[in-house]
Amino acid sequence: MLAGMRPQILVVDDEPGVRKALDRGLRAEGMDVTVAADGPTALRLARTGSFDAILLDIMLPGLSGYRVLEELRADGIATPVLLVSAKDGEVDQADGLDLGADGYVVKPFSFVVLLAQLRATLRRAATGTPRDLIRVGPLTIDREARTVRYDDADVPLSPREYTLLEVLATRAGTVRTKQELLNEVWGDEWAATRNVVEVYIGYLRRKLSAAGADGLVRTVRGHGYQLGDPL
Amino acid sequence: MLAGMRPQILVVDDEPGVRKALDRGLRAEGMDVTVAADGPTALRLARTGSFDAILLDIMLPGLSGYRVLEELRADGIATPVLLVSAKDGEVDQADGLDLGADGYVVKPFSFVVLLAQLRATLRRAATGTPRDLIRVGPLTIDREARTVRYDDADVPLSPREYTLLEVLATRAGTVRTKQELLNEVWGDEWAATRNVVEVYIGYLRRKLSAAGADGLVRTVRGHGYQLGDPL
DNA sequence: CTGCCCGCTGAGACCTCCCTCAGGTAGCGG
DNA sequence: CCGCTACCTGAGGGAGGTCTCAGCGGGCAG
Repeated sequence: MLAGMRPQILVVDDEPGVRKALDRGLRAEGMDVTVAADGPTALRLARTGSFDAILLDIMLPGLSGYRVLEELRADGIATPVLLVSAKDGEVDQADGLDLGADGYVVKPFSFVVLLAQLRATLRRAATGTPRDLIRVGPLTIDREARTVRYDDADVPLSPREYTLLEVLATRAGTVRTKQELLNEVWGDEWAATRNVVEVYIGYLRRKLSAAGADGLVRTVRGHGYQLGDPL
Repeated sequence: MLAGMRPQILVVDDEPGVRKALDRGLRAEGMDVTVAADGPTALRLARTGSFDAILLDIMLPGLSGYRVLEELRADGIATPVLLVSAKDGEVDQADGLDLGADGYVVKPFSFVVLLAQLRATLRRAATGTPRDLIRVGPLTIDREARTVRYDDADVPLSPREYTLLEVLATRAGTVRTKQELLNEVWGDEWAATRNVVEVYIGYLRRKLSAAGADGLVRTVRGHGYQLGDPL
């Protein structure tokens, strides 16, 4: 997409209501929209390669969004794709990100959320900036979306929990003292009890464990905490 | 800043503790740091133009951060500047954004928040992307930071309130129906009472009014709501 | 082995945010 | 001027997030 040009968006969804809403909304935002209602049509249109981004519903008649994405990537079409899934549970069939998706939106979505994701995707594609991801083993942290995945399962974290994990992850394998964590997560001029770090480490462990990640956060007695294996 | 090179950061603060913390933290993130403790020194260093970004405290001995910024811009130095202010009230002396600042951080800040802002600033500078701002008269909406300012005063909004305002602002001057607002802010498949829009319009008006902005959100009886003057 | 200290965790207070409901108010048509 | 309807708003409940505190338990030094 060149600066100043209207982005070309392909919207693929089998529900006419959703198509219409997206069509109107995106046009009002200055984008050009083409719609498709089923997988084969989407594939045919997408193969022309003339789109800046594709909004792709997963539940499609004929050919699932996953298959469409797979075929596209197999053909070498690198157009950014935002997967739209009806419910959370739908994603676990395959890892969309590994298939080459550039983002997820979960229905029912608010239009502005989708728009923000779409803008970010277009911006990244235009400037060639990669996603700002931190990987620690099977743990993936998306710094832009502030989300965490473990083995393709979402790990829902509160803002504080997320920040703590991100700080631990930025130097995975090294020991961080509680004082450091207090400074970096809770802010500098902070006089609170040090126990709050222990409490949030506990919260983090519980949620990571619920996602299948045990033993990720280690205690180094007398020193602090450490994410993942030592360097 | 070229890809792969270590960003050069100038840190200006009169408190040795803050300087040390930022120095260590930013180095650990792979950046090269130069520190300065007062305005004249900062100005001298910054004039060399060899920095990718400047973290500039406002309260400085000798020469305030505002003056440093002003002088720099007057000299044609376009290095991105992140202003660091001790308290909220400090900002109202002048409009940092109009002076050419690229962002604000309010003390006491958590390091990760500052780091995120700094990364975003470096990224924008590297790619030439401008800030994603919406202006409606004296109202400024920062889509990236999801913050709102009215006449240089922060307007603190909850996420819902912010989203509602953003949606109204994206097509300021046009009337948006409650159904549209429900769809775009609350999500598509939503069966809730329409009254929630009225309630949140009320919240918005109260907070905008507290910031000095009265009459910004108009009711168009029987049709919907409208931000700012008709087109 | 024993005692101390560090870390862990359950309970709970407090706050903000989100939404609902019911009653009040104001504009507008007749 | 009356009444209807749309809109506004105060009150309140529920949920989640943040932080404190106190008591428990386990590792480690002596």
